[in-house]
Amino acid sequence: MIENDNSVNIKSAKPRYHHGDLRASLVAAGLDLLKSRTVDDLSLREVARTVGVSATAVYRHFPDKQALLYALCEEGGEQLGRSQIEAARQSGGGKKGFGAAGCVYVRFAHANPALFRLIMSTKPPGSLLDGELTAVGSAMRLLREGVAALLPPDADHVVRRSTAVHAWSLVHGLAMLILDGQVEYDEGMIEQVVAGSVP
Amino acid sequence: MIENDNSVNIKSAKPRYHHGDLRASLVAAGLDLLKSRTVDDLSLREVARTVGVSATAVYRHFPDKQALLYALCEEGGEQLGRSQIEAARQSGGGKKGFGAAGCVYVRFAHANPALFRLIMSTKPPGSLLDGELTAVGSAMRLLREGVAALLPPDADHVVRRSTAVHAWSLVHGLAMLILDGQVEYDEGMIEQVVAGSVP
DNA sequence: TGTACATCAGTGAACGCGCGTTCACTGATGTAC
DNA sequence: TGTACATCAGTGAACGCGCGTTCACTGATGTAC
Repeated sequence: MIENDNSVNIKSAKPRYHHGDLRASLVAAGLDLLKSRTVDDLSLREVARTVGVSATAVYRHFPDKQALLYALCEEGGEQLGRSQIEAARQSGGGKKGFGAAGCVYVRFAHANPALFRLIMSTKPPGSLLDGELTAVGSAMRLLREGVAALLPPDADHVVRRSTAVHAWSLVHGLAMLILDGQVEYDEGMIEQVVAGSVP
Repeated sequence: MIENDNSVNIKSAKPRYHHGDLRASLVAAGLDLLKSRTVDDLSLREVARTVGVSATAVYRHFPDKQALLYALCEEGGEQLGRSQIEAARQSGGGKKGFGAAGCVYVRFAHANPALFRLIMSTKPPGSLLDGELTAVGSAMRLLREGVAALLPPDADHVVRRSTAVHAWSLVHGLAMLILDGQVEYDEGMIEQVVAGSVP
């Protein structure tokens, strides 16, 4: 008599990412869904559905959909920043580390297209002056530090700034062209192009 | 007696872009709306509303919404291509012309954010092999010709290609960073950065 | 010139859809005495 | 140990919304004889 065996809860045939911390599960599911969806195609209801929870449960943890998107953006930005720092460290810093961080930037974009776009297009909810605290802000700090370390110490402010924008533009443009399918993903090409971003 | 004066049709208080060629009016209205809207926020109904026509009238000229978007993309791509060619010509071609076309690329993106994104992210309805016929395809041909003209004539295929990707990435990245508000729009900065894209 | 008919651009009502969000609720868990 | 109560995470029905698209239609314009 199968129906009498209630020592095991069978009804969870639908996938359940959720074990304990629903907020974390929602964020994880959101990041996962963004691998195969546009940000605009990601609905609050779908995230909830994926976790195996009612749509309204989300409102226990986020005031609205926008807040959930901010959380995804924040988590994604931290992942990107950590990967870059790690790559730069492993390559021994300097010019090689700077280039390695650039390659990681492009690879991250390729692996997380929608998340990458979300990170780049999201203005933080607080003041824009808190730039340092945002995902993009922390990646930018890394960039500025790298530029500062590679330029001669007497380089003036304008040169520093335009060097940083140059390097960022190059790597960002390659990433975006790959995401939009205008340039084929190719590790060799990435390394070659990114090498041109090192001051 | 105002209501008896029917020699003039008064009821067109709502704006009417539409005079004759509805298809052209729809495209014009769509391009205009894209200056203040995301592509995802542009609805077929709104375009029709703007022109002053019922939503269903659109289906006389386009099989569905996607076809309307393709038309916007095509028109936008042609505008971009023409501007670039014109700028290159006026600058006398060569290195200066190449740089001028790059600046136009960034300025166009800044002036038409959503349209620029649409152009770059749209895969043409036909075969991808028809690349030359697409909006991006024609901009790309200009780019390749420019690179070919500036490189030494014996440069091999790999160098040509990576030079082209390098130049495009740089300009495209700057454009996207400006659109996303990560880099401030600044003519001086544009010229300085774009200069770095000339082989 | 008049009449009958075909063509065709545009109309307005209606459809089903999935969405974000609200609401009153339930049932499990912790706490005070 | 038992009882009364508060807290709180999650539920399911319901809302209004604007959307893309369909449908049968109208009324103006052109064409054949």
